[in-house]
Amino acid sequence: MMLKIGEFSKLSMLTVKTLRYYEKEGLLIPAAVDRQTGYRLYETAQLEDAARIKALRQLHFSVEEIRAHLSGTPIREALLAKEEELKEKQSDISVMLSVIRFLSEEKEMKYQAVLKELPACIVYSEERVLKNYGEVTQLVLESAQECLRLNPGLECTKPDYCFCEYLDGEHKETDIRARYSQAVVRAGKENERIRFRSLPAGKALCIYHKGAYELLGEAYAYIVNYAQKNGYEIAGVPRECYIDGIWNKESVQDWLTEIQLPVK
Amino acid sequence: MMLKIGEFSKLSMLTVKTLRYYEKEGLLIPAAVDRQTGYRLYETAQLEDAARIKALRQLHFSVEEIRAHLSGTPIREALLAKEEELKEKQSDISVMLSVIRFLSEEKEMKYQAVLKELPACIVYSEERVLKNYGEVTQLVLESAQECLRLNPGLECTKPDYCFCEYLDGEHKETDIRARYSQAVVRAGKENERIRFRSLPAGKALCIYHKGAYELLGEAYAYIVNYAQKNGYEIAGVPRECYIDGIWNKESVQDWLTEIQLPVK
DNA sequence: CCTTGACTCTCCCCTTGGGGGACGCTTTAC
DNA sequence: GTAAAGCGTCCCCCAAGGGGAGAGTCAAGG
Repeated sequence: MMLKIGEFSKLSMLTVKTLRYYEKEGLLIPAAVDRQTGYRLYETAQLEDAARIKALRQLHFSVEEIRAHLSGTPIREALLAKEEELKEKQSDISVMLSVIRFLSEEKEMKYQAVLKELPACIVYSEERVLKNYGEVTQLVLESAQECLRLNPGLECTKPDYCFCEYLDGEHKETDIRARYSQAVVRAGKENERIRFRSLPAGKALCIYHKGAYELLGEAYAYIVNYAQKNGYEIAGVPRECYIDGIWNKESVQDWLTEIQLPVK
Repeated sequence: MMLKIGEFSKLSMLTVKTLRYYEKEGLLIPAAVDRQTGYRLYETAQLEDAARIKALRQLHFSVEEIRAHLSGTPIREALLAKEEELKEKQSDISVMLSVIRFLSEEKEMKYQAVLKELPACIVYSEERVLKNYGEVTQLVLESAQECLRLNPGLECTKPDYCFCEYLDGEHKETDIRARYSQAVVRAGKENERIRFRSLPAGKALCIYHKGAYELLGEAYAYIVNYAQKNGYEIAGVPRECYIDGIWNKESVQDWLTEIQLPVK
């Protein structure tokens, strides 16, 4: 009692296309092929094999994994690995759902938070206590001067990557501990002001802020809130990265700054 | 200050390939193209667009959905739809994880439970109270005889689909209410024994049982346990479908029966 | 005997979101 | 001057089949 592919398809609930594909992939070879017509002929006993394959596919095992299993590889470890994989997928989806619900509650969607993988880099840094935020400009300029004086010909990365961090745990309007950093291609000489650091690669939640620096507070508040509400673990102080500013854009509206909040 | 694709790639954390692909798909068109060299030139302001796209991609929006959003389609409904989609995915994964843990606890993996979509069909049925399970054979044979006597030339489906259901809520060894059904291409005349029914399409958990009918109880126990442990809602009594049996296989070991448990 | 419709065969192109690589032209650095 | 990146286009590749073309096969009806 041999079954033609259409009949076997109905019994196994696999499409004809799928059965032909599984034959090509070596998962389920028809018991016989009619010499004359080339018709595939299946036995009812093969329904069991079809069910096994279908069961594994329903658990999102790939054709290759199933082939390995059918060739005798035990399935225990495959099950464990698949469990890990699915758990990871599930937690990814949890984050996405959380983000979607977070976004749904917003009115204007001013910011687009993005998870970026920051590459490792080498920076020089200068740390200073500022009287007010206006002094950041001085810090930036004087750090660059001092570093170049100390290391003539030192090259910055291209494109530029430079940022400020505010090292106080809280927001302050005066006596602000700030650190300016700029990425360079290799380390150089240090002194009591300039230090070189190797920043490790890592993930960061990033948003862009467009416009004057006075409004940056909003962006900071947003990204920290975003991280907390969506289950990210904050792994450092935010970096305030200067992209467009007074040095290349006339209009304050065109200034562009990125806030990068390191997370795990 | 225009950026070449490589620089823009580093700032946006999108690969060069991806940027070229997004241009082709109309998501992110470079602000300018050098007439001489064909080099793409991006503006820093486009980093915002890149971030928006990247954010949506991280929420698993497709390129087409993002394109719709960028062309002005509001994103609210898209967010809601995506939330539903992700919730569904998550519950699918929950079931898979449950099944994997269920399987991991087993020793021999004798059965492969598969979720099948059963198509709608028309059957004739006869119901009867049996003294014992051995009388099933009589029920099958006599129902077929009676139905054909009543409806000469009535066609059964190809391939055959026939099954028994045991209608008592509990397991019994005597006075068993059983119903035999066989799929036909269209309904016919009825009498006090033979009734025609239209079975709706629906999902069912299915396993194959190989061998003598005495051991079918094990398969029943397995499939019901499987359904309960993995969160399926049972939607009817199991169907015992006869595929191979005494009518076409000599050896009892080759008899093949499928148990189909309707679920939602 | 012919036809018609339902199956089946093989072969080829299509899907998503890019990745890899070949080959040729520019730009940049030493 | 030259070598190494960087950039351009063009083509093929992935997973798991789906869709369809063109041709052969089978069973039933007229």
